Amino acid sequence: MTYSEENYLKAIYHLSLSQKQGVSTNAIAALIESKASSVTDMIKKLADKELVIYQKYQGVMLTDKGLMAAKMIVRKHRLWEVFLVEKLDFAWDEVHDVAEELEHIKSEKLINKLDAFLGFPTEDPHGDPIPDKNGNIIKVEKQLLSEMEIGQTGICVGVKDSSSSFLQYLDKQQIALGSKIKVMAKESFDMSLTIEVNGKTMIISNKIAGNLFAKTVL
Amino acid sequence: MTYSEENYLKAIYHLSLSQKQGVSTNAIAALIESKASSVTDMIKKLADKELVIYQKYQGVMLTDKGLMAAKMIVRKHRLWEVFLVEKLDFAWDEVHDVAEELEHIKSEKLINKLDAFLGFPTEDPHGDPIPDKNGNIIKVEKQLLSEMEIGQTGICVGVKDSSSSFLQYLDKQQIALGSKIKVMAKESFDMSLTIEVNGKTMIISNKIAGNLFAKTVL
DNA sequence: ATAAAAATTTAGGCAAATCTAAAAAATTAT
DNA sequence: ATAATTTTTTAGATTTGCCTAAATTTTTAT
Repeated sequence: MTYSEENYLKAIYHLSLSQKQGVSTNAIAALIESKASSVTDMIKKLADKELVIYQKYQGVMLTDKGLMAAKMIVRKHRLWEVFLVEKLDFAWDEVHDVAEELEHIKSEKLINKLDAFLGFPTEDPHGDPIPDKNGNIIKVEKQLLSEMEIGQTGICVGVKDSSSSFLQYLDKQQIALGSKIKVMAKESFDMSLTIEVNGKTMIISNKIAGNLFAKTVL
Repeated sequence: MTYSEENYLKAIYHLSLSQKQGVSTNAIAALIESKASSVTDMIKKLADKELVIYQKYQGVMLTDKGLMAAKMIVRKHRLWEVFLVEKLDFAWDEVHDVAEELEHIKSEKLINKLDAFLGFPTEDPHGDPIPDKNGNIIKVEKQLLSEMEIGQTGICVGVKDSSSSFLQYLDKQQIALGSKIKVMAKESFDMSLTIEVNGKTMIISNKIAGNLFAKTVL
């Protein structure tokens, strides 16, 4: 499998998580930052290899084989992110691009030994799940902070947006995975939230709250 | 710099270590397992980028810029090998192919943090020197076992051939980096050596002795 | 010194992955 | 229902890295 094929599979995988239907050519092109015509070409190749099911004009879906391949790429990406943060002291906003390269290294032995070295982590530094060697994913019930009720308390367990600017904002506000957050009030005009974190009270916009995952605690 | 350009630079670097002259097209083709015509193409591209000096029919030499680039690739390769052996418990005969891929990951931060994580090693698992971040290499005086005098004792500090079959042979004979080896006798007919390692006496062929580096001790 | 052999380069082509522009199909809006 | 818009595909071109085969240069041997 080529570098490029792997990137397409991964893109289709990510897009198919938030959709029941086939994934559209344009959506793939947008995510991968290429052109629709390039996507059509590649999709045909993936279909020939039985990694996706493709019917002209109908979008594309992963086969079982394609799904497993995609999960293995995601597995590698996220394990390398854990390595970079836990072992090499990278900040959580610095790991994405490097992991984007590391995920293409082809060695099952390597990734399984890395997994063991890291202690078989189940989540990456952004709270996203790491598929195990068989492709199994532990699903954690979590909700967006923007969907929590006033008075509820949650533990921050992930981010939806893992862009550098968002992650650096969180660092600045001293919000990290594991932080306990209590929703104190919600402004109905702009849906901004008043929250309490680390004993401090602060106001966050609806956009921020819509990109933070929390696990509700009593 | 592309993956392929990096492989050419590395090949030219390795070949130029054992030669004062320019490196020949055919030598590169043989090492890289490609054709002379492909090498000519790539050499022209490297010359355009001022990584090598090239005159038709005269072979090729690295520029300062090319030399540094090559050393950085070798640095990455060897640091990753240390990582694989020291941290992930790979055997020394299993690391080459994986490191061949890892050496192309583009992140100075990554490699310098990896270097620190590993404790700034100066040699890889085969005894080859690891260039530091400035390209400096610590040269260790060492000689081939085949060149040692009868009665001399040495510490094994490296291998010339790092093929899997040779390394596995050494494992089987319990010869490793750090082993103390005393040359007891040399057979003039075939230049085979009688040596003493770990208290055991054994006979090794001239071919074996010609691929083992030792540092003489009193 | 010149012929034969070896090494190197050039010329022309191929496959992968991408692109632009045009054509075709599907969707939407009137 | 049909026209306008959007999406998708096709056609044809480009770039990179590689190849084979032929031409050229260099080296070796007589």
